[in-house]
Amino acid sequence: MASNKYEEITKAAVMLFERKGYHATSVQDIADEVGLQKGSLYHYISSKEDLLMQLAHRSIGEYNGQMEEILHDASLTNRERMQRAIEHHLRYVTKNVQLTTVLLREAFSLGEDQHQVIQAQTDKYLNFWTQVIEQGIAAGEFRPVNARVTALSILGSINWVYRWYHEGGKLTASDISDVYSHLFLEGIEKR
Amino acid sequence: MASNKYEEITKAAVMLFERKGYHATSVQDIADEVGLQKGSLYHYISSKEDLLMQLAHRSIGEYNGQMEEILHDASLTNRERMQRAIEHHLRYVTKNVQLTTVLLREAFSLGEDQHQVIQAQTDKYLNFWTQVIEQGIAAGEFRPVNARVTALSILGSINWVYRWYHEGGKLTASDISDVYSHLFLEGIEKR
Amino acid sequence: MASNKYEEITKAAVMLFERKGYHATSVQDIADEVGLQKGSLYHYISSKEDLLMQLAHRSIGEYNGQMEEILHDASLTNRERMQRAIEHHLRYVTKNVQLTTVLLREAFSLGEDQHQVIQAQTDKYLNFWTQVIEQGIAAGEFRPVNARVTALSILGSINWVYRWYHEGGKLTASDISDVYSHLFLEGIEKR
Amino acid sequence: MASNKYEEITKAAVMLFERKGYHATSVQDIADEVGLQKGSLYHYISSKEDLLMQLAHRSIGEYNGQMEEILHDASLTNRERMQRAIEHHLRYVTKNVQLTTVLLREAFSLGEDQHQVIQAQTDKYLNFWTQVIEQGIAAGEFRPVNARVTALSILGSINWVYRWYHEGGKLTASDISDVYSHLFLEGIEKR
DNA sequence: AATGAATGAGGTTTCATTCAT
DNA sequence: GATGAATGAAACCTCATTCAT
Repeated sequence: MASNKYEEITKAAVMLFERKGYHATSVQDIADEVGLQKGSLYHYISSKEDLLMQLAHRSIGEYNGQMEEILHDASLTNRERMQRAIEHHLRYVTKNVQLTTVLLREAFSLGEDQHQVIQAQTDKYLNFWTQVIEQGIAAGEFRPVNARVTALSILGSINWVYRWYHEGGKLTASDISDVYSHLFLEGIEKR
Repeated sequence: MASNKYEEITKAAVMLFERKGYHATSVQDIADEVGLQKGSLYHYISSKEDLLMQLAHRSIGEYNGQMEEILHDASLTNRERMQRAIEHHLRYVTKNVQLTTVLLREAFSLGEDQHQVIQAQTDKYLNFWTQVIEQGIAAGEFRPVNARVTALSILGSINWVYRWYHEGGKLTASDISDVYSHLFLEGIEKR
Repeated sequence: MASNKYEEITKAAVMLFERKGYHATSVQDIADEVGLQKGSLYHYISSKEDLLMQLAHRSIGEYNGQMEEILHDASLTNRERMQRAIEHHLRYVTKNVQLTTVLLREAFSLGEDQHQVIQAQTDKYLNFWTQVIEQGIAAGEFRPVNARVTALSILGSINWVYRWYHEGGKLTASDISDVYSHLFLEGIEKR
Repeated sequence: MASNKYEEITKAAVMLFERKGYHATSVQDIADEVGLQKGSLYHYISSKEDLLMQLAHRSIGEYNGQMEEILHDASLTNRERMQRAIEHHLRYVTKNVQLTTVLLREAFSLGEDQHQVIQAQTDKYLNFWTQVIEQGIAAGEFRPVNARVTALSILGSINWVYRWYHEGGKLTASDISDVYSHLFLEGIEKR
């Protein structure tokens, strides 16, 4: 069970990485935020990069978890799967803008090896979406599109939300969800 | 008129910023690439940040230029405008992946002030798209959607392309353009 | 009476100091080796430096002990004393390479004060050897050499063994002893 | 051609490494000694470890150079070779006590790879000595001893000198040379 | 235009040691 | 006796920028 302090550090890091960027955030900044000496941080983390890694890992892990559930629910049509996937993804982005920002904007700062680990998980996520679309085409629910490119297009669209969404703004997650669902379902459904 | 050397520096910077990221690229790296000493670079640039600024500025400027043309061509329907905007944007991204990457991924590293300048131009670009959609709705060509959110959704989608497109891959810019145009036009058009 | 744990720590330290060097060995390393937490070590030792001090002290003490016995054995000629001294020293080095290494290579890392304590004992040891040579000269057994320099030369030679001797190698302690005894006795004896 | 500043740094490093030891000498210490900022040092050296490496490398290189000359001089008997080798080595040690100290005491602090490079050169030097002894035995000049162990014994003896020799002391290099030559030549020559 | 020496601030990390529990 | 969190100083190194030549 993760200690309280570690959770604090994690939260501080997410906040700072999001606000200032990974590179512009110093270990000192994080230490200040949690009220510890710079050196003391290293009881909890093994390096600044590892801290980033853990955050990115956790985030993409949660995305994959959600998607797996949707994919394995046999009671759903693929249209419903797509709709839920859009909804869930959007809800996660809007509820965890900071963490998502860290994943999508900062993971690039990881070293080669670590970045590849994240990349692999990201690819897996993309595959889930591709699968839903392929199944939908096979089932005659969707138009016969290039599934991977379509998946990339939809995903890019909802990922991009982290760049403009602000908690407490006029638009609720639900508002956004409606627009996106409509747009993409109209866009791929057979008529 | 920019000197040859300056163009060389600019190209080297784009290449390096894209490959390694802005922070991970040192002024030394750029100097090495163009065969100059670190100190000599400063005859051409005023700072590393300014170099990034110029690149981002140029890029977003070109995006806006394209869009303005499309918007001011009175002979077009809004459907056609949308189609062309998608095509042009995609063509630019795929022809200038590196520069677009610098704009979309690295501009965040600019200082507050500079970042706002870029942000303003980016907002302007978004407004162009929003306008097209609004006009299309007014003209009865498009469904009555939230124009700004729809614009953001489409833009995010095609911006995202810089993250996965690789020159010389299987997919041509045109292939991608077809999928995206179809998807979004079907998505917003009135039936 | 030293506790078991203290002996364990002592052994671990000797091993690690020899293998990695005093500076490159962290208190953490020692703690890991004995299965204790870093903090717990301090119930047994007062500081890392003190640990080194104890080890060096013990080692040089044993060298001096041996030598004193030889010197005080009235039944021996000085030639025999020299022979035994060489044998004993070599046997100790080869039986305790690690500890000897710590004494000869790492004692320099002690602070001024501690280092002087060790130095004093080392000087005492040198004096023992010098004495044997001087007595041998006086007794007409040895050539009239500069006793101190000769002692330093012989001692340096056998001390150096810690730098190349490896337990279980082809050469036994006895082999080495033969070569050295022969060499040095031939070297100083009157003809 | 090495710059003046680099030579200054080199000298300062030798002096400090000898006096305080490699680990206890900080880059700051060296910078202070040559009147530069810490960061400025890195125009001349690539790392503290590399600085040590260069010093050790230069020193062992000079030892090998000397020995090669002696070995290749066809006009010498092996007895003469041995005598000169002892003389040269001792003269080098006494004229460059600090540098020799750095080589013999601190090279151990190099990382694995670098250490092995030095080790290889050191082994080469040992081989030179072994060769002289073997040739002397074959020529009937020396007793049939274990050449390698004898070489190690002589070398250890004269290397050890760095540990007690002090410039300007009572003993000149020549005094020491006489004692050592005598001792070892008597020790290995056939009678 | 070009050099390259110099700066000086800042960055991440390590580590021996202490101490409340 | 043992823990492990916390300290705080110090370590090595990087880097954008300046400037005299």
